[in-house]
Amino acid sequence: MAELTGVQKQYILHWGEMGTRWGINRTVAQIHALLYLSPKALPAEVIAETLSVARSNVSTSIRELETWGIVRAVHVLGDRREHYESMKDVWEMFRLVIEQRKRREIDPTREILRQCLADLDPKEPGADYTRERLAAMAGFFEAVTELYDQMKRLPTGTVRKLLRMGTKVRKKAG
Amino acid sequence: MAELTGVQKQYILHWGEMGTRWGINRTVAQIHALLYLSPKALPAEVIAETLSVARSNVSTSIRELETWGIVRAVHVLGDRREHYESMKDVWEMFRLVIEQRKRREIDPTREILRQCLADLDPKEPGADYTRERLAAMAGFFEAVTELYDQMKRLPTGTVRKLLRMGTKVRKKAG
DNA sequence: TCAGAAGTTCTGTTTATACAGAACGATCTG
DNA sequence: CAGATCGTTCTGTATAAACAGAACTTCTGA
Repeated sequence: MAELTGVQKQYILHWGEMGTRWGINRTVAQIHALLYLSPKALPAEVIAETLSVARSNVSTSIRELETWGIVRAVHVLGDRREHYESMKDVWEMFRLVIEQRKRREIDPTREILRQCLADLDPKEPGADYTRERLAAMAGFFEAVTELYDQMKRLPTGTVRKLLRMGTKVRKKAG
Repeated sequence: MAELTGVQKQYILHWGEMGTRWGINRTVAQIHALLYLSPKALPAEVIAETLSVARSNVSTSIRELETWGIVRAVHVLGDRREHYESMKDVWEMFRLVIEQRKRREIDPTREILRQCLADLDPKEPGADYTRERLAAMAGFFEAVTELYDQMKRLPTGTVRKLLRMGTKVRKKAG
């Protein structure tokens, strides 16, 4: 994995761009892409060289990926350096990311909406309209949370299976 | 809607922050929040004053919201100015945003993955492993697309209803 | 046709973030 | 224990995005 093939480069660059569009640092996303494609764990130095970024940058980026829980350090016999590897189960990876983004963004938003509804002063002009709008938005976020919880209940792989079933049925019917 | 109440301010500020976390410009998100809460359409000038941003900023932000399809200009009798109003149906709003983000980000990613798989040179060392990983990722994106398509087929409101049913059943069983 | 109001586009500045490189600290080896 | 290696943290710089204000265009009514 010292030198990248054209295909690997393309994937890594695209992944980096996608990251930026979803509020994830480009280098973080690129490192993840590199580790995801790598058959073996890589030390920080190799990552830095391969992607042409500073070691310090790799250090902080790796830490972020570790907090997401999708990259971890492993040790190689006879090597002092930490080697980093990415989780390979794509579904589990996204599950982890979604779970945490829900916790960091959806949950606080629900909280704010509840707070706003509680703080609404009925004597304020237009309070009824504001309440109506806030309640609609709150309802949406509650529903999303509900959907998320129900998905979470399903055993691993069930979503995939349901999806495949749906596809077959549609193909048969179509 | 000239002066904001505390609750309105809180909602608008939070919405702006959430926007930035998902790759949406803060001002754009704030303007949307303001229009969403507003019982009547507002001219650019009022928006600028209420949020303390430049008119030019409002102009470009409104344009972006219009391309998302969640804000539109309306005309008020006896007033030359354009007045802007937000869509109020929360589900439909998110549907529009998701549809477009899928088109702008998911679809191109699927395309890149297909391209990468096609470009893979089997003679390259480690090509098998790379193929395996790319295929797994591609499979995930295909499944997401599939899920999206099936959701799209359902008539409006069905997701909501299914969700409510699920909730009832769970509450009964719990 | 001219004043001014509304809206857009352009330009320069500001700001936040990403990043490199240096400095530091810790750990291992000979 | 000295030197080297590895990783983290700190500091200043670079960069890209957001933004304000000016300049410009278009429209309208007197």
